[in-house]
Amino acid sequence: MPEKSHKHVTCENCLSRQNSLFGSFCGEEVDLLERQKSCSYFKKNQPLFIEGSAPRGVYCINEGKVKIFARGEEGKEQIIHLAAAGEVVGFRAMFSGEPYKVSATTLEESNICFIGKSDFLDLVDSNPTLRNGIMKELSKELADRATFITNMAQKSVRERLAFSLLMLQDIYKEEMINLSREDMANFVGTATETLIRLLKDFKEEELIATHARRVEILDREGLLRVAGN
Amino acid sequence: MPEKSHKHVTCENCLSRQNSLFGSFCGEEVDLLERQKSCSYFKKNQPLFIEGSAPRGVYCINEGKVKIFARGEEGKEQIIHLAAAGEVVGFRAMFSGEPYKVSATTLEESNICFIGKSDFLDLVDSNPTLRNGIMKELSKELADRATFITNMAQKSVRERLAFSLLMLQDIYKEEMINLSREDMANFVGTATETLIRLLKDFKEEELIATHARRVEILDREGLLRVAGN
DNA sequence: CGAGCGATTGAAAAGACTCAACCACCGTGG
DNA sequence: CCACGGTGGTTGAGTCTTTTCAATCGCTCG
Repeated sequence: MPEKSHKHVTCENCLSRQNSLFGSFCGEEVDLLERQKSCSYFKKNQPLFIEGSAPRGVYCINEGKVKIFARGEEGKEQIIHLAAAGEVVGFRAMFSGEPYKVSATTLEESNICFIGKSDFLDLVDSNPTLRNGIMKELSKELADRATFITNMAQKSVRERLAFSLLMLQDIYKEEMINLSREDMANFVGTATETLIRLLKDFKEEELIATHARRVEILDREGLLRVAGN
Repeated sequence: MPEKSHKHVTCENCLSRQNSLFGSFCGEEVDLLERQKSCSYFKKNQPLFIEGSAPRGVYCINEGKVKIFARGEEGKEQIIHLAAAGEVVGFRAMFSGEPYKVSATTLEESNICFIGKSDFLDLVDSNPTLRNGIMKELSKELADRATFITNMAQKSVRERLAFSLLMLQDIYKEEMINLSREDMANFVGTATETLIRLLKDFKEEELIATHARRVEILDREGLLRVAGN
């Protein structure tokens, strides 16, 4: 019983587009985008692209969520970023001229549109607003990753988990956080067992509640305090 | 007895420029750059810009080295990047429209040129090659940071140190690595004491040698093996 | 020559990880 | 309808890494 099924949304009516890189598009531009994109339904845990492959285009998330991750030596995933509706994924490697250094996989059923590399690059070339949006996005992400690195290096797992839960809540919006313990651990950067133990601690401290695998935030302030942020 | 003193190098003759973002510039473009830049001498440990301030322009390193770092909760530095001659520093925040999220400070005496914000942005607007170079640079850096995050999250301090020493050697080229133990620890992401103990281990394993604070790499292969990369 | 900072060492404690086992839920096939 | 198998979640115990704190050393700068 998939809640989401294959739908063909036009770019014009796409709510996700409003907040995306293409938010500034209007009239003719939207039509062009509409003609160039193809829309697909992705099952849960389906890869969009994988580390080492050459970029073929960009993915615009209409509905659903995607994890972006790298693999360490032992093959353990490290989730670098979680992308939700409205985000455009996979465009970074288009500019570096190198193969993907990360992989992207859906976390739930998703509707995702695809725009081919040359079409996308043409858009970027001809549209200064889009270009500036991309440069801004790249720069912001760079700053985010500086913070990410600092947190990894200096915070305890407990602090990182509190911080991560707050980030996750922002991504899941009204919904409850719904991630496998392993994915959550790979986001926080810890072992699954450690993550579970800390979730239990947080439950006991009434910072969160769990409903099966889903996690409900009870005390934002408290978590913020634990995160030391 | 400063080995480096204030010199005014013209962009045209600047060897560092060749490898920099401005490497593609020729004739008239170089002249324009020359007119817009101002060149200054920086003492050791002198800040170029600090976290929280608004970007005023970009810094092109002619001679010397610069650390880019963020500060964690307790004010502890985390070095995100080390920049050497030829690198242009501080342009990321120019596009994000936000204040700097990181600080930059010289690690040694340096000669560094400055280009004001509006001049730089004009250059970017009018020069597609520069623009593409920047987008490429931003994307590559983003990929590097994904690896950085993964290393932080999954590698032991010992592994990270081995890896870091190899990176440092690339930055210091022919010279020996010359960093305070604290800076080195802040790059690796560990406590100074731990760093010192591990350096001692590496010495005993004849992977490195030390000459006062300077570190000499004796066995690249060995370090690579320790780094597990 | 003394002050002070950076480098180094020691000892103890804390935080996290690993490994192993167990549980709980879910869909399948009989 | 229920037993079965499998995956993901949870718990316990022990170990190892890393940090912390305190103290010492050594050198450079005034």
